[in-house]
Amino acid sequence: MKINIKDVAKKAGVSTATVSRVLGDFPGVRDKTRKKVLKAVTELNYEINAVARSLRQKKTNSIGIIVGNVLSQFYSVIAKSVEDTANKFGYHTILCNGDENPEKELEYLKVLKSNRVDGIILTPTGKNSEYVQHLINTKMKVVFLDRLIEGVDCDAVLVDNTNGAYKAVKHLIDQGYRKIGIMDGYIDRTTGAERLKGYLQAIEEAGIAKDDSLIKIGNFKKESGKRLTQELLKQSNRPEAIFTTNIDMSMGALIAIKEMRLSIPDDIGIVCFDDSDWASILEPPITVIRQPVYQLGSTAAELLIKKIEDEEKNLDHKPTVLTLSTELIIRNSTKRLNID
Amino acid sequence: MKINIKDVAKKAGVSTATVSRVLGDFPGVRDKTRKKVLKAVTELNYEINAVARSLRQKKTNSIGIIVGNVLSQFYSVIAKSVEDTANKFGYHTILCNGDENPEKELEYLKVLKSNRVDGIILTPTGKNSEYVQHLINTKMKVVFLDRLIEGVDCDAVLVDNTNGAYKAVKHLIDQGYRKIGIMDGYIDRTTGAERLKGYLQAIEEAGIAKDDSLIKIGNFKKESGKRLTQELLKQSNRPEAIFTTNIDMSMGALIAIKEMRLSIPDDIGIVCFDDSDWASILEPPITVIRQPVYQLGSTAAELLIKKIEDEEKNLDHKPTVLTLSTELIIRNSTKRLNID
DNA sequence: TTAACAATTGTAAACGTTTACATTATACAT
DNA sequence: ATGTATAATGTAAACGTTTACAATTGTTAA
Repeated sequence: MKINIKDVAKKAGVSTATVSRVLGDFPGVRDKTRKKVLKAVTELNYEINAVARSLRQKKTNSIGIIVGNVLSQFYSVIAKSVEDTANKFGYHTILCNGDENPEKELEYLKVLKSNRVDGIILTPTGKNSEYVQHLINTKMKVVFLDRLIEGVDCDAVLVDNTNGAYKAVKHLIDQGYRKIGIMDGYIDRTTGAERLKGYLQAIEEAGIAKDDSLIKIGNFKKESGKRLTQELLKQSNRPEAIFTTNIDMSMGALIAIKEMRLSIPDDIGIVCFDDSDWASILEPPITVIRQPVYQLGSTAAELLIKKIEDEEKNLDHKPTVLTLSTELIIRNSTKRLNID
Repeated sequence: MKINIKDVAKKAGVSTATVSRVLGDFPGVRDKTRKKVLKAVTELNYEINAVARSLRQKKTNSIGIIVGNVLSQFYSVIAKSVEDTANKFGYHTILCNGDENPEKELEYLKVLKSNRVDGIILTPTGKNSEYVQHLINTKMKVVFLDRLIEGVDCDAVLVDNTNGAYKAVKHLIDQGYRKIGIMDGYIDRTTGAERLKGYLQAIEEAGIAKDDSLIKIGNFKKESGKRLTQELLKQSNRPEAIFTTNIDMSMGALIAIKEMRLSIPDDIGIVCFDDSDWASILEPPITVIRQPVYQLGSTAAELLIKKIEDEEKNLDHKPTVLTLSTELIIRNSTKRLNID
């Protein structure tokens, strides 16, 4: 037998409206009445039904987040930072694993809409632009994280991928490497495209000819990183160094290198997009481009919540795109001993 | 202007009941009628309001999961496996980061209850036993994952920690290590307590005296792993090997060892509870106890959903406790070269 | 054709809140 | 004591579905 607000009202000898006012912390309730109500609440062990409240208020105090791949450390940190931030503002989060799969993404977008979340943080695959546009048109609050959908005008929090990739490859060149391979993820995601762009910029600037056999395209996951590294290192024109474009592919690359018993940085130099704990305890420690991952998530969440609450106050909110910058952390995986 | 079921009913020329029947895939709707309704649905771009549905049905098709620490790779995998499994059965998940903090845990339990999730998967801190008992008494479906609360009779999916720890320490002993340290997490969590128990069993069996200065207790997080390792390795009776009891503390330990420029396994042997990608590419690769992490999550989710659906069918369900076993993966971090 | 039954559809209440509006109680000035 | 303004509380509708039950339509057999 579930207790509801009527039971509380009866026990406290007041109306449901008054109970609701006490529960919602509204002003204009006499202190004596408030106490009576709270007494009844504790005596009955009453717990408000958030579903009913959401229906009536047309507000769920929840936000959805669809990440690219929940197994990736990058997205764990995103999940944590979004959740921390949401909680701070009184929201809870529904985490969905898009798995870099456009169909799963679409499915989740529909579920989140149907569940009337107050807003969505999305790491878009880029493939569902019409539905995302429909969401935005129907006033769903959306913030893109890490990636964009071209042609959809929407708030976003991004990282300066082109510059990050440029810095990584430039560093390799400065260390004397010339034949530099890149292992990229989907190049139809903005992240993949921009990181490739930075790579091309750096080699062009150094007067190095683009060599397509050194450019490998995968799917941002560990297995493809491993497989492509094997390809790259077994082919006749093996690169002297590689640039891997996300943390999971980096792990795959390192596994492949280890299995082939090649030594870093002499046989092969490596610089990775994304820092992690293990990068610094490997032998040698790995040079990386560090992204402000936590900040990426917390900024997106803040932006989304601001957007939601602006709307509630009838303020208008124009789409904001924020781009955070990256940092090159030089370690020994790019230090050519024979050159020093 | 939001479209609701009445708009669809009007457009299709039927009653809301009929629309509801079509949407819910109930039998007993003439095919012609069904088509009319579906036509109206697509024409109006109608999307059902899951909040209203949940209120009426007293069922949200969602489950909550409270994990110990979402930043830990262990729990990322748990989150993914629970989500995969829940989706397979038509549920979505609300992920909450308990952060090994009993107050956050309590807060989340209340939020989940208030939001009327159909069930909860909980990695308990052990501190909120009365509230958890209250949940169970009020028919909330709960499954414990990885850890237990003593005295609370509830379904659970666990790992054989004692045996895992025993195998790890036994292996060290077999390799000739005698002075063996342990870096444990909270020993008031069952995981911490049982792993300590396995350690003690192994050394006792080998006739090694228990030495309290070799037993360090932390909080299962990386920082404490690092700090305690430093303590352990700087004290006068430095151990010859250490057993770390979870993945985050292991990372902390490895960072400390690296910073102190000690060499594994000669200066110090190490075996870790939990496997990971980086464990096998470190130099030397790390010997670990591997837990069936994905299976832990998927089993818990299946159990929870079974419990939920048994109740719906008025079957009774008696609490089940499943214990999965671990595997010792021997690598070189425990291979004493000077002994071979 | 009609009775009897089954299949289909409709009506209206219910789920548990919040909130616009109405009502009543209180405080204060006269 | 009375009127007026204000504070406190109550009433009932609304949020958008599902579902028990009633009503209607269709089908079959006599």
